[in-house]
This record gives sequence, C-alpha cells and structure tokens, in this order.
Amino acid sequence: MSTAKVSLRYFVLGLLAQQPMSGYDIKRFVKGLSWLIGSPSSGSLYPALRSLLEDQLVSVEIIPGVDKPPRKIYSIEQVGRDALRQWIEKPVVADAPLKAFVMRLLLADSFSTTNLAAYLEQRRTQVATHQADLAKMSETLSSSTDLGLRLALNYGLELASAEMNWLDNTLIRLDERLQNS
Amino acid sequence: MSTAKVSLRYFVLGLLAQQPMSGYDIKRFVKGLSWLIGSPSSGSLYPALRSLLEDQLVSVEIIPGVDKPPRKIYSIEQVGRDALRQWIEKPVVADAPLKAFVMRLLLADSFSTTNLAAYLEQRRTQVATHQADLAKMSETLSSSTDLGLRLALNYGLELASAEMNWLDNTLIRLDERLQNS
DNA sequence: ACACTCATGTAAGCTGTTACATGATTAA
DNA sequence: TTAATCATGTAACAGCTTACATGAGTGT
Repeated sequence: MSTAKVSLRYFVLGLLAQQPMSGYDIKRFVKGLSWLIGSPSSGSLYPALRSLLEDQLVSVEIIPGVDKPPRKIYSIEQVGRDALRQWIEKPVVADAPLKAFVMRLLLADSFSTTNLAAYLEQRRTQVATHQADLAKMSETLSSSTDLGLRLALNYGLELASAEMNWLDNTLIRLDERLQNS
Repeated sequence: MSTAKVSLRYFVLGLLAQQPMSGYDIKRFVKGLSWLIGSPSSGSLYPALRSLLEDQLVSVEIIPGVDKPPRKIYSIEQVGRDALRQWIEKPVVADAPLKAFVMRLLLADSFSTTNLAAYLEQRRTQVATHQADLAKMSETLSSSTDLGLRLALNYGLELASAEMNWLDNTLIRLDERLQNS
C-alpha cells in the first residue's frame, strides 16, 4: 500500500510544475524521449489532463489560435504542487521498470537535492542487486545450449554496468553540489 | 496492421518451444529476468496458457503431485511451432520498448541465425537513430536549467552507447557463426 | 492531389494487475 | 504461529492503445 507508481497522471503534473503547457506541447516534449519512456496516446493524455483539472490540481487558459485550433494551456496550482511533493516523497515500488525510473528522473527539478540523491542511491542498490543476480545466472549457465538466455543475460549485464557507471558519476556530481550549498 | 507485438501469449509459446513447462516453471524462469522484462502475474499468465491450449497450439499433461499440488506441464504442438515461426518472421513494431526487445531476444533459439542477425541489425538501426536524436537534443540544451531533462538525456546516451557496443560485438560473433556453417 | 502538422477529444476494446480463493508443506 | 514455497486459478478493475472524428494550413 502507498508506494508510488509513475502513472501518467503524476508525470504530467510534474511536467506542468516546470512550465505551463498544452497537451500537444507535452506530446512533443515526450516524443523526443520516446525511446526511454514511450509516448502516451491522445487517448490517455487528454483524459489525464482533464482529471487533473477536475481535481483542481491544475488550471487552464484557453488561447484561441489565429488560423489554428485553439490551445489549452495548463498551469499547476498550489494544491497540485503539494500533491506532487507528497507523491515524490513516497518510496518507489521496488521493481520499477526502466521506463518508470526515467519518468521520475525527468521530474528532478521538483526534487530537493537530498531527495534526488536518495532516489539515485536507491536505484543504485536495485541495479547492483540485479547485476549480481544476472551474473550468478550467467555462471550457472556457462556454455549451455540456450542461446536466447545467454544473449539476454549478456545484454542485461552490459546495460547494468553502464547504468552503474552513470549512477556513480551522477551521484558524485550531486554530492559536490550538496557540499557547495 | 500485422507488425508483431510481444504479447505474453507468444512469449509463453516461445518458451514452451524450448522445453515443456508448467505455469509455475515459467514464473520462476522469468523472475530471474524481471529487471529486464518484468514478471507477469498469475492473472495474466494462467489465462494466457489456457488460451494457447484452447487454440490447440499447446497440449497439457497433468502430473499429480506427491504431497504437493498437481502440476500441469504444457508442451508445444506442431501447430504452435508454425504459429510461432509465422510470428517471428513478421517485422517488429518500429518503436519497441526495451522490454519487448529482450522478450524476443530470449526466444533466439526459435530464430534462424539469419533472422536473428536481421533482428539485431534492425535494433541497431533503431538505437543509432535514438542515440542521434538524444545527442541533438543534448546539444540544443547545453547548460539550461532543466536538470531533469539533462539527467535523462545523459542517462539515455550512456545506455544507448552501451547497447550499441553490445549489438556490434554480438553481431560480429553471429557473423562468424554464419561463416562457419 | 495527397499527406502531414497543428490541436483537441471520444468510445470501444485489449491487456494487464490486484486481490482474492484454495490447500498442503516446510522453515524461523 | 507466522510466514513462505509450491501450484493453480478467478473476478473486478485500472490503464492504456486503437481507431475514429473534426478542421484548417502547409508542404511536395
């Protein structure tokens, strides 16, 4: 109960915390990162915005377009900021997929530096565990016939070590920043 | 229309192509790789098996357990193998998430070496594109204030280059194997 | 002429999770 | 005695995609 899921809802709320945007703006922004987090369809994005609006976490301003369809610019409200902060402070589900990790990472500006560091540290622990698990499986397997499993394990280990690398470097930079403040 | 999705259905069928298993066996196997592909819940796994059975792509043998619950061992049938081959031969959706890539990779034993090479080659092209996109975004951004985006782009670039590395190495090993046959 | 971008949205459907139910066995 | 492993399954629900609808402008 009550570990945070990265629902589209909170992700969108987090984006609006950085700057007011329309649904279309969000789509464009997210599309550039679709490899990491996928891009939500209109059928999920627009209803998400509407639901945030109904709960008064955000507000809209309708800007009639000159020779274009009108745009609805959503802005986060104080209630929304509070809800976002609460959400950010709950721990993440243990086995979050990569997509969920990046979605939350994108909201870094809404984190305090300490919270962000904790988030990355937590991820580091998880990746380290999985890396060890994969390594263990890899040994047990040695040169069996199961090509698919061998490839997948290899792939996983490569990604895991790259991620560990990135996490270590990023955590170091973050710690420096903590000391300078 | 008709590009292949990695539904649980085909993934399970592919696993059964390697060896007969029970639902529980599949769960255990997959759990070790949950970081990469997640683990399906009983609520999706058991219905998937049942549906494969109803379509006669697999058959069951019920093994009564001694002092344990009985196990249902599923085996793939010829019809199932045909369906699997057909599925493998269709092209993958352009923007498959990492999870989908690995799920298919795990089925490597059901691929011909040529098909497998094509699959990896295709992935290589996709990753290269995304890598370039991320790099371009990264330049445009330079030292703006958007910490979240900067972190995510960095992270993406690190992963992308690790994956490119793995793909290149794996493709070389695969080509050697193609020449020795 | 055709397709794509801009910009919003809805309805039906698919896929999956959550939470339960069953029930015996073994380890802390 | 509490929990976990073994082993299967169902029902209700959540969340998302697909495919459509609208409609003007811009590019090839």
